[in-house]
Amino acid sequence: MLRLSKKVDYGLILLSRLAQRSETASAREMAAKYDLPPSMIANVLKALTGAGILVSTRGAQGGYELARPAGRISLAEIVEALEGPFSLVDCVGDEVICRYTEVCPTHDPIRVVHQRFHDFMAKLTLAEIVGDARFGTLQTADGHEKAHLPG
Amino acid sequence: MLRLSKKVDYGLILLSRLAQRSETASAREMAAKYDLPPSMIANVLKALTGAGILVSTRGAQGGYELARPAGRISLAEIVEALEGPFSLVDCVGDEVICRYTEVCPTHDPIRVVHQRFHDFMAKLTLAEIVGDARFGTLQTADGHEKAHLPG
DNA sequence: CTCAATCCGTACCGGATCGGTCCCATATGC
DNA sequence: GCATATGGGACCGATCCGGTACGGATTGAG
Ligand code: FES
Ligand code: FES
Repeated sequence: MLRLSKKVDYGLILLSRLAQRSETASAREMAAKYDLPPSMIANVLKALTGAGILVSTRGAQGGYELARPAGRISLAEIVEALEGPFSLVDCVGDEVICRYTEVCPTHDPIRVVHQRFHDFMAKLTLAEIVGDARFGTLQTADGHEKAHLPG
Repeated sequence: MLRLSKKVDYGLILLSRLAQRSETASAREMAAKYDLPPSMIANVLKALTGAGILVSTRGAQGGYELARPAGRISLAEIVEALEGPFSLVDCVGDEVICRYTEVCPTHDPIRVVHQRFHDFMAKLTLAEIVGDARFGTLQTADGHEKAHLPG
């Protein structure tokens, strides 16, 4: 299904939190605050750290914080960190030889769609995700934006 | 995983075919031509017909054809016809009351992301998908487009 | 009128993936 | 030393996906 996994869902919650306050926060702490499965949260944070999106401090008083400003963290990165390499369909990779490239009418079309999805996610930054909502900017179905203005 | 199901994958192949030639084609015929699982192809075509994207002709010499010009068929429609209603995460619906709306920092942000995905798919038409590839228009990672020009 | 081709609806199944849990090792501050 | 943290896995049940199958309805051809 065309759907974000729970890991990414939780990841966005955690990253939003870390983007808004610049203090470090521990896994236990955040899991409690948002009432989310502690073990999962721990795993998600580990993965984000491994991918270089977060940096961690071990030991007592340790925790996590963003490795970079939220403006330089893309949705594509987050998704790939938590779900593995992104590919809309099987035959999208570095010059994958498809079964019947000659006869398949979507060898190119499907790569175009894949590329567009990827670009879309690569351009959408954590800062935008958090900021748009904070400022009440919601895109409508026809692409028209309504800004409620920041407070 | 953020991935198109096989049904949509096959659907795009079939729709591309139907968009390029305006003759009707039967399920059996297409399954054979592209060497795809006949039963699945049949089911996919049924679903697309039920959603009003294709029209069918029964009986001998019957088959399927597009219900509308390819320019008026969006990727969003195709996906929703074959995978059911599109929602990136659970808490995206018509005013779903989330568990802890007050405390969750992504109630709005995640809806923004969802909305953007949906708009993106709603604006991408079958005609564009087929046409872009035919004309060699491939979007690069930074959004710059190279057109090889139609032949 | 009969028959084959074709669509229609729906049920079924094995395997992959997901959501979630758990454990033990390591590092650090008090 | 010990409580608090992260690090790196393995593990399991529920769900979803990819694929198959079957009986029924409709239509054109001979
Ligand atoms: S099989 Fe790869 S594009 Fe069709
Ligand atoms: S629970 Fe619905 S947005 Fe967080």
